[in-house]
Amino acid sequence: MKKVSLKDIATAAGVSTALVSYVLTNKEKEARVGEEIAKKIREIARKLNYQPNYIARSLKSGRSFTIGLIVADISNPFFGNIARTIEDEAKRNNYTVIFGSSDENAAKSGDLVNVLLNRQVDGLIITPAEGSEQQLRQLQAQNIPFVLIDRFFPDITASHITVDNYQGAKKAVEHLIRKGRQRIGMIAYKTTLHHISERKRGYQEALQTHGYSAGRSLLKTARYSHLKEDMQLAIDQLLNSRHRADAIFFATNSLAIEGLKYINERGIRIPDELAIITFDETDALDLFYCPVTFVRQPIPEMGKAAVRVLLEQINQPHKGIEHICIDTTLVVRKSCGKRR
Amino acid sequence: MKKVSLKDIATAAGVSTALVSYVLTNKEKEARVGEEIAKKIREIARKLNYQPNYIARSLKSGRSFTIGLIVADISNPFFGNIARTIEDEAKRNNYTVIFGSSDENAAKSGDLVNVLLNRQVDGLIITPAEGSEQQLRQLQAQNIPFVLIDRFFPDITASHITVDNYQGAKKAVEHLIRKGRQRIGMIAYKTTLHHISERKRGYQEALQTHGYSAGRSLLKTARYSHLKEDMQLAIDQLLNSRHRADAIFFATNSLAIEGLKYINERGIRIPDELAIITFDETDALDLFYCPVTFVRQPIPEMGKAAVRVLLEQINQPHKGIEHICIDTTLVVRKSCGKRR
DNA sequence: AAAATATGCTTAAACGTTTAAGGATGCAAG
DNA sequence: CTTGCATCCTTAAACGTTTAAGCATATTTT
Repeated sequence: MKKVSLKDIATAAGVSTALVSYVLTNKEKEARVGEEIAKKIREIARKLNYQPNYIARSLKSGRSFTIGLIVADISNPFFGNIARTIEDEAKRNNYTVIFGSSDENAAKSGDLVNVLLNRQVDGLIITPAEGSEQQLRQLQAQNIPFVLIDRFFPDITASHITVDNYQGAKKAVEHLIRKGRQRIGMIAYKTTLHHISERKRGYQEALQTHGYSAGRSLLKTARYSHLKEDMQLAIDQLLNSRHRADAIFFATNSLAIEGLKYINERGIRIPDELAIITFDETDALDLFYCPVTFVRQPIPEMGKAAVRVLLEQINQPHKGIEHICIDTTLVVRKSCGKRR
Repeated sequence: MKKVSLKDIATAAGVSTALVSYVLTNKEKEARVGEEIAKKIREIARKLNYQPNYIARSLKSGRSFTIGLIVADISNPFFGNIARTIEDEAKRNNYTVIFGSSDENAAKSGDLVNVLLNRQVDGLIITPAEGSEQQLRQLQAQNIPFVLIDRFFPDITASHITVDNYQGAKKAVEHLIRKGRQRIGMIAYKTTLHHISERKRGYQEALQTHGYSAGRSLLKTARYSHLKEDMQLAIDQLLNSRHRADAIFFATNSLAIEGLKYINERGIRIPDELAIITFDETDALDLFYCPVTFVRQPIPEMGKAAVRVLLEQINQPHKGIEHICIDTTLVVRKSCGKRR
């Protein structure tokens, strides 16, 4: 049961493959195809259940109608949701999506980029890993369209979609301040990635603006690769000091989840002993005995924007880059307690 | 900056493209290429940073080295994890993965199958939606290699990877029985899908074997599409009856999460008032104030098996189908309480 | 010395499309 | 009755590979 090709249709209709191609790609007008024969060709195509061979089409056109997506880890619901909206949106535009997970590792990410480019993707949507600047510059040198999502590098002039991480973090901390928390800690990843830096900056500026001493730092970091140990250490440091923290702001959902696991283990009561606030939502935070207040990133908007910007870049190479910054919303639950 | 092709290398080396192809695909032996010239060709290829065009290769070979993956919803961590292992494993075998989410909807799933086939995937890994039997039969008729994962249809003879859902459910219920629970309810999806049926069967047989009256049923169902409302109703029915349930077995993680949200809302205390057990793990269950006992599906094993079986089927079309059934493990936490 | 075989390379077709260029026919205008 | 111009269709090349077949030349076998 071989696949039906243009040639099969052409033979059946007694015409050349060219004519069939013109008709089936709706170029009858330009190619001045007769109405009768066009109808006949369509008829036969339908009858034989013709499905175009995208591979052949791609080879000829130099375009694959495929997008490459590189996320840190597709099994993390944050990225899963991004992937979901990107795939949906791509499909709406007749694109398919190939994906890979970089594990926040620049080398892996580089491998993935190469694999995807060999598959002739028309463009890439990337959550870049720390230290992947060089790769991106190479992409630029090769004129490969790409869009960064979730983070970017300030000194690389490329299109990107992010949320306003600075404002988001500030909102979070100010919420804690309004709730009367005195010693507000933050736990972030140990990384120079811009989105995390911005969240740190938002945290620090919020404290300063409201006259909190930025003296002895309550900003702790954990390594992505040693999350568990570093997290326990960070929390221990925050809670065992003489000036024990009475609130913790987690920079991402994965940090919050790991942190709360340990906080549970230590039997610390939220929100009485400790207020909690985090970036990103996830079921786990809903289900926590004290539902966690969080900064929401509008993932569907981000995903749609990423696809839109990428396709624009593919179709209008000289359009110039685009920086999209979307606002976050603070979703108040119970983990920061009442005013006191 | 055009891409480097075989022809460019051939020109640079002063030979034909055929020779270059032979060398770069390591067919020097069969093609009896001279050592000198082979070395030279390799040298030039490296210098020009040649990257083969997979599209062209695919067109010629009729193989795309691409797998299509259809899951219910990539943003669900269960499927995200499946996708993750499948992608990793595929990459190890020089395959890439295109994916799509069916939302448990047969029509969407059918669309996806068509899209992926048009992209000339070499095979498919599918979590089939309810009512998609016809699609699968069509795939069989077209001789498209595919492997089902997570579920299958007993009356369709196709390769599949599942866990032993029957035993898993039985283990879960027997655990509840050992803990002395008397009125054990179950909440599952309203579906005829086999994995869910098997879990229901495990539940029922466990009860029967241990002499529980299967009289008035404590097995409730919820629609995937109306999860929230149906879940609340189910739980209300289980808990408001005169013979109030003292344990609930959830058939999947999404059911457990939705269920626990409502249980929290109603302020029911786990495990004292109600024991909880579920299929599948997720962060949310870890983080619950009373960590939830669950039946673990070995996702990495499943993913790897799926890729292995699919590639076998692609490479040895007459190998015959394979049914892989993997054991689950019961992971005991605290949500079923102590013996009483 | 002729025939057979080995060696090292090229030619050319093929995969399924797309599309510029061209050819054949009919018809109106000169 | 030519010329010009639509109209409708075909030819053929191209995209970047792979690979069977062929063609010299050199070497071995008989």
